[in-house]
Amino acid sequence: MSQLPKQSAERSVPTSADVARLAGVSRATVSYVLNNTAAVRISEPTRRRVRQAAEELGYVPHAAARSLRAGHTRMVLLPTAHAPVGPLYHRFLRELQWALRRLDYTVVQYGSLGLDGDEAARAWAELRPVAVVSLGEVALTAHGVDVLKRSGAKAVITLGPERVEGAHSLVMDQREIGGRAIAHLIGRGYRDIGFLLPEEPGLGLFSRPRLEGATEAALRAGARIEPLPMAYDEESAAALAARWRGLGLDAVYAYNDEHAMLLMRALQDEGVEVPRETAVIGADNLLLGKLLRPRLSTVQIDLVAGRSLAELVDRVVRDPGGEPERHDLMRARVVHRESS
Amino acid sequence: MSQLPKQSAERSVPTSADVARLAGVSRATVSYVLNNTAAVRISEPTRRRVRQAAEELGYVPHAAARSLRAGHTRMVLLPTAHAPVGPLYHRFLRELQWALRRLDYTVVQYGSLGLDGDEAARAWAELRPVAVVSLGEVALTAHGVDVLKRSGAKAVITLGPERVEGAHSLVMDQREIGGRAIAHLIGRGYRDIGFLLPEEPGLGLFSRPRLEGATEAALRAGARIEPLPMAYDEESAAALAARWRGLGLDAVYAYNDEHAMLLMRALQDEGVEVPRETAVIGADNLLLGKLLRPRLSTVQIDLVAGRSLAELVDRVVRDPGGEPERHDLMRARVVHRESS
DNA sequence: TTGAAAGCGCTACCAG
DNA sequence: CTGGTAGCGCTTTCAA
Repeated sequence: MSQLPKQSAERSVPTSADVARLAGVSRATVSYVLNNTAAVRISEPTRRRVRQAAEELGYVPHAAARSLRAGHTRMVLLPTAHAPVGPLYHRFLRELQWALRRLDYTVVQYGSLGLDGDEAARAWAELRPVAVVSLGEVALTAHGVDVLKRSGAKAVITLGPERVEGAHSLVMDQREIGGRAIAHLIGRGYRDIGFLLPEEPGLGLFSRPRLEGATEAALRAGARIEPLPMAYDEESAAALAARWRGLGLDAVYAYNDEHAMLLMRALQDEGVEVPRETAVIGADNLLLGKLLRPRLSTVQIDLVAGRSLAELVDRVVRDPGGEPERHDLMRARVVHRESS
Repeated sequence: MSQLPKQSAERSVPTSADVARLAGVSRATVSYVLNNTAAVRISEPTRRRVRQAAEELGYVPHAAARSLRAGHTRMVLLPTAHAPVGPLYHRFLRELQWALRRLDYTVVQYGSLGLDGDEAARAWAELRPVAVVSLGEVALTAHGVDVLKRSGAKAVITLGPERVEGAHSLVMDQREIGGRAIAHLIGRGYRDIGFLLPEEPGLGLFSRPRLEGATEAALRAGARIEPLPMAYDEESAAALAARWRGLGLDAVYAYNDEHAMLLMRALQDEGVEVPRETAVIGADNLLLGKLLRPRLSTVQIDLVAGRSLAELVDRVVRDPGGEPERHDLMRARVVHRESS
């Protein structure tokens, strides 16, 4: 007030006090009007003046101030994936966000690239989210969960291959995927089975449990599982294909459809016939599998609907004491086509 | 204090005052110690006591309170994509986040699914981000930009096909992609060229400018461009392929490699030979293009490094008055293989 | 029907 | 070297 603004751009952001001043009312009244507070009656002319003033100033409430006052937020924090994720996962995430928004939560994805589990948990806790839904990208520890809970998070939900102590863990058992694929191959008479293990580090969380499941299934049937590390590029695939015949395998589970496509092409270029010499099965049931020749057998993965997870989040937020619920998060079944 | 806590879980979240009490110092001292404030000297024993107390209570600072006090945040808000995005985009986003974090920003992705441009801008403004980097998923208007700026955002940067008034727009000219593809086909002697237009709504922002660019290139050379709407599924592709010969086309640009693969398969199933009867070119230079037979020609798109965009964000935040800089955000070049 | 004022958690100024 | 304290923007009692 005492001196003229240096810049037009320097004008400070309007607060509810500014709105009150312009409308000629108190800040309390502004709050009542803009929040449609039911417990109090404000005359229509006053309401109009307030809204008008807010509009004129371009007033936008300050979320931090509001939640500071309220003592809690409606923020649900979703740690962002590091690894490239497929369309399945993408759709699930979109559904989840949409459903949470409908339940009046503010959904925020927080990239925690380069932070370890406990650092990440601390960073998240600073934002005081009311819920955290961790989809397995960050290895949340019992300690991390505790930090979040102590910072006021009502719900800490993890989806992943393993339980996390203290969290409301929904175990997404990736072992089933590997198990189904191998059982299918065994059922069709294959006995020496390769397991394509992607070398990308971010995928370990998914591929290792699948390998476990595969190994168990093979063990039960007396079949052999051979882990085959391979990077997602042509050279690596070609190198693997070149030594293929020496491996003595009659089938391979290729982690997912994209890896399967890569390997299948390399095998074909090497003159290995699919499925006569070697059967191939992928996972994820991507469209591309149907376009390949031979058409690619695959493991179809059905994720829980984002909507029902959103409802679970809401339930846990409202009653944090409730018993952890068991959920079937994932269902896997084989789609048999021509490659196996 | 007056009554015993109802639940062990009900214990409230520790504040810096709690830490101060436990350490036997003032809140100011706690703040100095935990923030390593250089301007003030605190004795080593005191520091230790404070840190010890903070540790013991599991104290985590309250970001909202801090930024309220500070009058600004270090939050960079990235609106989340609605449409399924390719690996290119994913990598770019990851790089950008990583680089911003290194510059000490808190990066947050905010899904604005189902909000229009102005609603979204308001929702973002409530969080008082210091910068917003909109990658074209939400149609930000001049008004939306104004709302953000008035709420204190120093940098509003849009990457997209079109300039946005008031924002620091980096025009990512998707027309070049369509243009290059068509120029390539024309250079190889094709004159009647289809333009595969994906029907997914989220892709319109990308496909329309590409069509424009394609049309311009065709016009210059006296070639014909035929827009061909197609959904990303087998039925739609088969339907298009079934009427292919009636269209009188000798080449087609298929939006991206995945659509190209889908269409190429449908054409082959219909007995249309590629490239003899119809040449095909995609875009994005995905690995799968190299695996197809014939190998797929494509438009390789080089996005600006996430790192340099992060540096731009930082520069604009520090000097919001600076002149908008021109940037080459994207470079496109044709990779010729066998399908064209 | 409206206004005054307290206080959420934090930091930075100014005293001691 | 440390503590008291004002105040960021907001909501919500309580009083007028």
